[in-house]
Amino acid sequence: MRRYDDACGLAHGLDLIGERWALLVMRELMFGPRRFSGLKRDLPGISANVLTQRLAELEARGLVRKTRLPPPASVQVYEATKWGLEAAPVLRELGRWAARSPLHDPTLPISHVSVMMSMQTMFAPPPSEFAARVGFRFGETSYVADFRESGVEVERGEATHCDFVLTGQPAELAGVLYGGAPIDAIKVEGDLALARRFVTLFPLPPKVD
Amino acid sequence: MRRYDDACGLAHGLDLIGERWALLVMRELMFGPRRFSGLKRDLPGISANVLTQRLAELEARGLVRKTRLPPPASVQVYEATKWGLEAAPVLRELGRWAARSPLHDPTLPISHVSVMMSMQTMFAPPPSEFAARVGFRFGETSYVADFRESGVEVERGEATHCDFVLTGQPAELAGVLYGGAPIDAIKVEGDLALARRFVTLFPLPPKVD
DNA sequence: CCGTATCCAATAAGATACTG
DNA sequence: CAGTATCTTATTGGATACGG
Repeated sequence: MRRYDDACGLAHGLDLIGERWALLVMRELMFGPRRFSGLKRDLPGISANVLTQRLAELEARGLVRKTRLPPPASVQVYEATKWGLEAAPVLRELGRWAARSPLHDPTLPISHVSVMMSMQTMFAPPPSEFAARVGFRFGETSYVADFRESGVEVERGEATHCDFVLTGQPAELAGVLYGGAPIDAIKVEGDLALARRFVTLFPLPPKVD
Repeated sequence: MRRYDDACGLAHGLDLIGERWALLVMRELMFGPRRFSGLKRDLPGISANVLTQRLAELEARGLVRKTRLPPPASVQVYEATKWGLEAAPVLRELGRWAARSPLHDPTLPISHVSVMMSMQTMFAPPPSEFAARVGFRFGETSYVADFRESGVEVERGEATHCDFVLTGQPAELAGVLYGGAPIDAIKVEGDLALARRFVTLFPLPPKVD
């Protein structure tokens, strides 16, 4: 294993999660445990052996735990530890910073975790009151998120008791939030007026150059 | 060049500054332009060819600019662009997060930039009033920093008009601030009482486990 | 001395096939 | 499904040599 010979906290951080894929694996674990195959599917281009190795390293460093879901599922999953979850601000700052890049290509594939996390990062509560409980359905996987002045809380789970529910592909939702696509690119159930307001609350920072 | 096939902002951020050494190069540029040899010296273990390549890539991506210092110096230096400097919060969040790691080894070498940046990251203004202009002298290189309730501003430059000036090796200062070493491990000129209070304002977060 | 360029050996990553 | 094993390719690091 290759390490930096540097006492700087930043350098140590890179020793822990600086290898290729590591931060993206952590991203995928941010909203709860995931299976190996799901991780592989949502990390386009990673190979099984590299994913295995990254998970083992992250586990050895105390960032990830390999556990078994309670019955009746009883499948093996990987989940972030408490400390692993505390890396979320790092991921968000990096994402926020990169949003200014003129080289960013929004046509590449994007996972549901990425979209959920981007909303946590980019949500700008308006001067006037705004609060909403929003459901998201991406095929098999659903999330519920609370958007408040104080920030955004996201949970994986059924989209119940929501002000409105958005259904579509992650890329379609991203297109509506960040790409100026009309809201009818996705399916909206519930309070349509609130949903229309909602999708305007994710301003992108000005691009560099 | 190896890239992630992922529209996520975080993944794009890693495409920009995720390669080995890139973030540490940016760290070294955070307080002003640096020469090639200085960078090489303060990045222990980097080889000249890798440093050349990283600098060229960062320049191509708009994070670094290769310029010449005004006469009489007239030497070639590398400096972070405005956008490059905006990556500072990413570096600080990663450093702050890694500070909880039980695997951190403070006996490794540490650069003066690292110590200055760690102070920006870890400074915790006390409930009671505190403000100080502090000079730092590390051999050839000096810094001046303003510690305020609102945060810490750091500049490279002569240590003049300071409440006190600290002189020593970066590792010695780090030992005093974070390692519980007595303040007389470093040289203090000026308001000693204020300096004694100052060195208590850098609490480390609790370690994991 | 400063910075690049070149060569070589050691690692890490990627592709693919395969097993319990 | 959840990985291993194997092979190939790319990147890194170290040494050294070269040009301004």
